[in-house]
Amino acid sequence: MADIKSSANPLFLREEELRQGIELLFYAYRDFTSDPDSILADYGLGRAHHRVLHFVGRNPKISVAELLGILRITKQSLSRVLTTLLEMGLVQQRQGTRDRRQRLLSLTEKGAELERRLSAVQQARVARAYREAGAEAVAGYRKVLQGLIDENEREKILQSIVRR
Amino acid sequence: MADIKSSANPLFLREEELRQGIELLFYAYRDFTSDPDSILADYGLGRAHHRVLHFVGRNPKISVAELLGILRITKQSLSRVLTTLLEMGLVQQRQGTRDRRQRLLSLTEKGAELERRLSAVQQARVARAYREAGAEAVAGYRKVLQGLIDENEREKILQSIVRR
DNA sequence: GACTTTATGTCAGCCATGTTGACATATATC
DNA sequence: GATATATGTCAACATGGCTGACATAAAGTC
Repeated sequence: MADIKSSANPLFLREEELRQGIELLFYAYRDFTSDPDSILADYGLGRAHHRVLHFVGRNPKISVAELLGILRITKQSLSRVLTTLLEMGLVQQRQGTRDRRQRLLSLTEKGAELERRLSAVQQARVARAYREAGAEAVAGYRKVLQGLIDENEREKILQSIVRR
Repeated sequence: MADIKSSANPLFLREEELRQGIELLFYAYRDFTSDPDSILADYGLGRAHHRVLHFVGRNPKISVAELLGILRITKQSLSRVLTTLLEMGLVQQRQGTRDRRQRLLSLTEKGAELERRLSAVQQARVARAYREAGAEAVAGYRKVLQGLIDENEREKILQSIVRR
């Protein structure tokens, strides 16, 4: 076991490198999510609401099922936050035309406004990091993050991100 | 407002780029945290326990205050998960020598074993992403993640990651 | 040596957000 | 007409954040 950690062993360096990549992701995500929280608190909303606002904003007329697929939570969990957002007039739903069982979700103007406020602070942080790191680094950042996504879903997700 | 979204406006591209960077981070983190969850479930543990195992593993003899600083949670929240880990014999505490009020935390052999299991799956995912993306991309990934961390804490965190 | 600050713990209760299971309804599809 | 699908709802529970209040032991200060 001590052998594995010996600095003569290339595996040690490799493991350290991976650990660093993991911790960086933890810290970056921790701070990245902290910005919108204070804004959300003013509305009595949480991160779950933010995620819904974000993905509904990005995907107007998204169905409940699609949204569930993105968020990977149960419909009961989604229902709770969605009900709040509907009651607050931040999200609106319309019956699907092709399939009238579907409830297609979109942001209201008020919802879009809040979403923009939330995006703004998050984008500011990302913009700063991009600026400091440079275009080449940004390409690498994206490449690695893509590789971290589950392989079987990656294609679908990338399309949903880049399309539009 | 419509002007801002016109494709003639360079800000549009920029905003799209930022949005993509944000969504990639969301998806990557979502999947990145999913791996250890099934292992943890076997022990009746959750992500909060994982975070403690990770940072105690990385920082043997860490004090409670230091750990609180990393995790950014309250002592009451930490207390809950820490008590469980102590009772399960995964973490041990020893009185500080310089300051006997401190309880310095370390993993037990059993705790280290579990931590390795959890690390392993997470490292496997990161290793795959690194391999696919290449060394240059990895450097960019790290650079951008560093830039996402709160500026006032960045130096301290980077030292704690790279040191050792 | 008394006083204050610090590191830590504990009890109690609240809230947000995830889960499962069971059942209901409307619509689409074969 | 029977079955499958999209969605909703009720109820109960678990995890992991939070605040507030109070306790204790040790360290540091005058």
